Amino acid sequence: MPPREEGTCEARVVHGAKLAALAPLLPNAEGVQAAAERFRVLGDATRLRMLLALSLSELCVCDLTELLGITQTAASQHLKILRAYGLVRYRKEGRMAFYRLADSSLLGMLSGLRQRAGGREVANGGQSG
Amino acid sequence: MPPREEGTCEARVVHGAKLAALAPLLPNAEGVQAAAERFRVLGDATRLRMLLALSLSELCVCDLTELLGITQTAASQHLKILRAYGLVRYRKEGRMAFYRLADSSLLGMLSGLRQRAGGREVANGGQSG
DNA sequence: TCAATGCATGAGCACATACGCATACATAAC
DNA sequence: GTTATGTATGCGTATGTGCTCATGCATTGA
Repeated sequence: MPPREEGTCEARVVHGAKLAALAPLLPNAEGVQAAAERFRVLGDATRLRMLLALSLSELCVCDLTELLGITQTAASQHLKILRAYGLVRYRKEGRMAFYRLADSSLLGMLSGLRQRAGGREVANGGQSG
Repeated sequence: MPPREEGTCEARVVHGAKLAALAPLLPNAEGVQAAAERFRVLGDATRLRMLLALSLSELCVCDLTELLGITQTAASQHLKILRAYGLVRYRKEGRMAFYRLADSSLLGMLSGLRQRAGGREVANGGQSG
């Protein structure tokens, strides 16, 4: 009969051994934080649509602005975030900046998402033209 | 020489065809929104640590509270979100609620994350004790 | 019945964030 | 040089979010 720990939850006694075994199996805080931040970057619909578009083709900011129906400011700010997390790269050509995916590991996820989330009615198949 | 579209970005003319081809390949807004929301749920370090812990063992709220060093309220609120998105399930046993992963498709991602993000110094291997 | 315990929920607050506006910067055209 | 265009960046604001505190609910045990 172990003495109750100072806390209130009696389960600490019941599950104490399990917790002690689990704790060292969890990644350290920084690793989880980094992974969570990466997920959070993907957790915005506008950014996700940007990445989906860039998974299909290199595009300039103007293209993204029009394709996604957002303002140029919004596009530029989201691209800044995607750059900061190393998800996109860009090259400048004159006044224009052409962005493309930097992380090829995203390609699989994005193409899977395109298929699961549904590329509009493209599955239509054989049109007469 | 096509007439300039009403907008200001000349690239619309240059890349117009490309954009027209790309648009139908992108998932509809709802699909992307749903995917983004799912990413956003994973985009919180506390929730991600919860899922990592639950990927190793079924745990009650009290266990999670202690294991992650958070308050019971915080744990409960995060679990509510994870429930709402169908990521965890739970069973009640007396006063306690035992949570476990509901989405087995997360298991692969989480175990991969545990290894990449580093399960503390478990890789230590043979300790003398 | 009453108190204790485990969990859930609502209110309030501090902070983050996504957006629009204005503007700055860089390049191109004149 | 000036002007126009494509992009980037401060700033303010509205909204979202994660936390704490207080409280409610359900179950257990006396």
